[in-house]
Amino acid sequence: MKRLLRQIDSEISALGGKRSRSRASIIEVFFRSGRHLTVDELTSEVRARNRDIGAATVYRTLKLLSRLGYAKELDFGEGARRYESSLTAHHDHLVCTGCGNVSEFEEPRIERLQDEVAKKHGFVPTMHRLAIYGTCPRCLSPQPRETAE
Amino acid sequence: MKRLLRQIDSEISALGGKRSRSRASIIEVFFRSGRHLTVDELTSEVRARNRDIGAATVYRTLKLLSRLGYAKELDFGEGARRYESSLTAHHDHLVCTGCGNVSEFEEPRIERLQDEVAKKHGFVPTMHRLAIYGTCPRCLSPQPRETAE
DNA sequence: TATGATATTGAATGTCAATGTCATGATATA
DNA sequence: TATATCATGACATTGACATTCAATATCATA
Ligand SMILES: [Mn+2]
Ligand SMILES: [Mn+2]
Ligand SMILES: [Zn+2]
Ligand SMILES: [Zn+2]
Repeated sequence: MKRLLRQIDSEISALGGKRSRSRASIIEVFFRSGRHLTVDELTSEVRARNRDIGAATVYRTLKLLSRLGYAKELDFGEGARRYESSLTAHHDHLVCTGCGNVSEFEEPRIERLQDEVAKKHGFVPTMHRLAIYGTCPRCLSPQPRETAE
Repeated sequence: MKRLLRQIDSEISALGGKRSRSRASIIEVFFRSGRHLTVDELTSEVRARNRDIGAATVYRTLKLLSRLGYAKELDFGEGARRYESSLTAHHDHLVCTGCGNVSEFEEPRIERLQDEVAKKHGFVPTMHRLAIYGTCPRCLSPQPRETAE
């Protein structure tokens, strides 16, 4: 984590950038969360630690991480995009339309078939997006609700 | 085509709607095109025939077709969504990042593997989105340019 | 440490696709 | 044709995201 932060900082300064407290805070919270966050969600979590960090800076920092290859932009068609760490291996997503939770899977056979399909169409693939939408296990067997009474 | 228009009209009036000249025009141009159109693109094509059809009506008509199951909303992350006829069988898409062209493919083995993945995760799938991005054959072997001189 | 060049900040504003509002026009039914 | 109600097109509004800008933070150099 500290190591990651230092590495990112050095890449930034190699590109003529300077380090900043706000950005460090945003980056740390982002990687610590390990989730698939919207900018709004991340902004809230960051502000819980440092009240006066602006949303624009969160947007800028995620764009920066994405340019440097440390984050990936995701779009599940929710109206706001999400970001995830790109430090993990490639994977695709299961999106629960009930609770909004996003989980991950790897399926090499699907990856292979995609290449095959592309080749068959004379197409040179550079990336793909695959998301499966549905209901997650937790939403399928609803817990006995904690009633407030 | 005429048949399709009549069927849609009857569904609309069954739901308490009325027929309209603008809407008929939009629907006809949409299904005739057979492509994956943004609202802007469709609006242009419609306006070439009928100068004074408003963009709002095109938005409304596509939403309506989508509610009735005659059109599908697509989102390739371009900033504007596209619509396609849903009269064809289910398929996924190849999107050329060079020329923007969208082509289609069916791959039952991928469909099957998706169900398998979902099941493995205790997930009940309702839909999926798969798009492969890359360079299409036409963009790979660029034609000798027609120079103007 | 003090200086100055320059990158970064947060707030405000701009942009753009999509949706909402509303007065007017079109359509169905008797 | 009268009446009710739906649909239209112009325009305003929304919401995510990008950009602008004056103030501030960072950093190499003296
Ligand atoms: Mn993920
Ligand atoms: Mn298609
Ligand atoms: Zn769920
Ligand atoms: Zn192409």
